[in-house]
Amino acid sequence: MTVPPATGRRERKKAATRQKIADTALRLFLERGYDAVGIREVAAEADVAVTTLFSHFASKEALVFEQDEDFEQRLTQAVTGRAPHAPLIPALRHEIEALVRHCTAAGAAPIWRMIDESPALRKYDESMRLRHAETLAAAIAADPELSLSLSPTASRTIARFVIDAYSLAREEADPEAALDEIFRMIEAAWDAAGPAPRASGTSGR
Amino acid sequence: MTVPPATGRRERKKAATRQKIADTALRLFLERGYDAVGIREVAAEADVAVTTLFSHFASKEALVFEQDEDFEQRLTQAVTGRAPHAPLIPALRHEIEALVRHCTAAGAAPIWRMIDESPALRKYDESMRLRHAETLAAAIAADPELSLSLSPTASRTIARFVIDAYSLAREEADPEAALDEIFRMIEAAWDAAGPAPRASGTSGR
DNA sequence: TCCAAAACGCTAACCGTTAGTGTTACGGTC
DNA sequence: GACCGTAACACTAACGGTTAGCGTTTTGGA
Repeated sequence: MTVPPATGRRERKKAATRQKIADTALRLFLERGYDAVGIREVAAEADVAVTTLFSHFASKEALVFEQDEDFEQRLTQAVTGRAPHAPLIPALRHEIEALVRHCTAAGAAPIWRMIDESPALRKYDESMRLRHAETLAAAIAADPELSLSLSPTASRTIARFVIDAYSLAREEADPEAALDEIFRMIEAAWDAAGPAPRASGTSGR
Repeated sequence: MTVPPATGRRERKKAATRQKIADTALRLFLERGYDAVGIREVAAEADVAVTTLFSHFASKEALVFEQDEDFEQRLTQAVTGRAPHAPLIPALRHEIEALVRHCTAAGAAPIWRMIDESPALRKYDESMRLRHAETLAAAIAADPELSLSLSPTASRTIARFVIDAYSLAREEADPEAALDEIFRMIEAAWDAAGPAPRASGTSGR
């Protein structure tokens, strides 16, 4: 329709500018520290105006979390794209495992150290996770197989727990073992939410 | 020692100044909106210098969450101050219930509406919760009764889940029913963490 | 009585971010 | 191939939160 796939000189130029800004920013941040590098400096080094930078990225922090939309999409697809009658939690666990491995890979270490050291980046990461949890909750609640036996509250709760698993495992010394432990707890919580949501009749859903 | 309890003209004056700043700020924020009121204006209205304001509060957002240290203390005390052999989860649930009631009380509604409408305040609230979760995790891990059967990872996980319960319930239409549902899931997660933490020997403790 | 610390104040700036206003380059259409 | 609407980009100037630097006053304790 009005969306030619992605070709066209304009789109390519725009993407190139965006990428150049992100690359420059990450390089400068890693070289000299996130707080020590100002926006004006990033823009100058990338050879764009400050306003151009902000037309590509909503904030300084967003320069670091360049590809967080992938994260969100992969999570929702782990829910909506799984095989019919496939259980939810193992599917989510599989996806979280991949994401944690991606974050704890050798090359990503300096980036996450930088994030941990900057309060602004930590806050950004946290509110990003909350957004992901809400998106995931919506995907779970929209699943026709699940919504029969799962209240909206339970959907939101499971989504939070799963995002917590990601965040907790990322910080543990042995992420694999941590995921094993945490997902055992999530499975139990899931079992408690599914079979008996209307056992003690406080309110219908 | 060098800490006279809390008497002394100086302490009283300091506390009074702090309170006057917080009260003035909250009044102005509620009257005209958080974003529409600047720090310079709050300081002028409270009759202090801007630098004085920032010597009492670390940020503009902190003006709104004036008493979050209470929150933290009450949570840790729910862990450390419970009767011997009293189960953890019900004690935490009792405390969370009280906190949720406090937040959803009639008088608090405008404040929370203001928070929901301001991205900066939401971010602050989120990172505050994460701090509370870490404090709570430390309190749980430090409990001699619990640490025997609970791994550090499980402590952190339970702490997160409990803070999630607070955050989720606060936003639900029926907070009491939501807490009921969420804590049923947390109890199940707890049972899964306690009895069999070293069942699959990935790492001994 | 006097001292050191702490609270308070002022000025001036830094930094992220945004309006306002143009200017250019491109894609689709005739 | 000429044309037009639009989106990317640029520049200036400002706003609001925050802090450094430095000086003044108050106060609790020696």
